[in-house]
Amino acid sequence: MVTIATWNVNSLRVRLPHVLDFLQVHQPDVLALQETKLPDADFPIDAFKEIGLNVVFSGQRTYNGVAIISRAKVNDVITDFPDFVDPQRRLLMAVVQGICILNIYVPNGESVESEKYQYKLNWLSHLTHFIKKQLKKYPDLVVLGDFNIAPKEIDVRNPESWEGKVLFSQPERQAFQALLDLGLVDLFRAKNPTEQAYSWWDYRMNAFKRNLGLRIDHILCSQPLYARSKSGSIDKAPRALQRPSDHAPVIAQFA
DNA sequence: ATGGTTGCAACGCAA
Repeated sequence: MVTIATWNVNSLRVRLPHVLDFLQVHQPDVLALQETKLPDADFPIDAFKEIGLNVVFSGQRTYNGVAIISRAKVNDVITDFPDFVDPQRRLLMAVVQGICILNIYVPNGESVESEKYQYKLNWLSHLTHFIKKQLKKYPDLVVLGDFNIAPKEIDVRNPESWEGKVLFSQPERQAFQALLDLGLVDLFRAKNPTEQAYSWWDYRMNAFKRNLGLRIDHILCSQPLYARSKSGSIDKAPRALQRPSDHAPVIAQFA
């Protein structure tokens, strides 16, 4: 069994104890992190090395930052799109046990009127092009992370109030569909066709207690991996801890 | 009700 997970930790400095607990409980082969908010010089390599895990990361101060924690050795690391210069550290690709792991932190977009929204759509367009090329090289491929897109109405607690808003606007949902059109499968939805489950709840307004959430963190897998897939799930437990990340981990299991 | 909470880092910005 191969277990692959993703989690937006919203500061690895603050959430390191939660991450170590998660690794202990789930023993994933790969854990992709987003929003580490750490420059590479400050990454807590030893905390993972001590428990026998490998790490690669692409970080920056204060914002963004992605990392891959892995039981097996990590090869062929890429931190940038080949044709798009982006100072924001949002992409980290690596190959683990022959599986291409593409860890992404998609721009939030702020609001549909903002420049950041255009940056988000542009970023997604480059991502789609990049994945298309990687799929030819790596038949076993997962794209996972914080997509900042809820694909369907079922993925939003109050779809009426979110219609047209950032995270649920039609252009974003179309960009998500374009990823599926590459042949990728939204594993959580494929395994749980009617389950209303969320991966992010705003810190404000008691959103978690009221379950006012969105499913914006995803694990997409290529067809050969989908054929091996056993489950896709969201672990809500860490969101209920003291001083939690606002996101919950998403977990995939493969034979 | 156009709010509210968190993290970073410096009292604003991003989410």
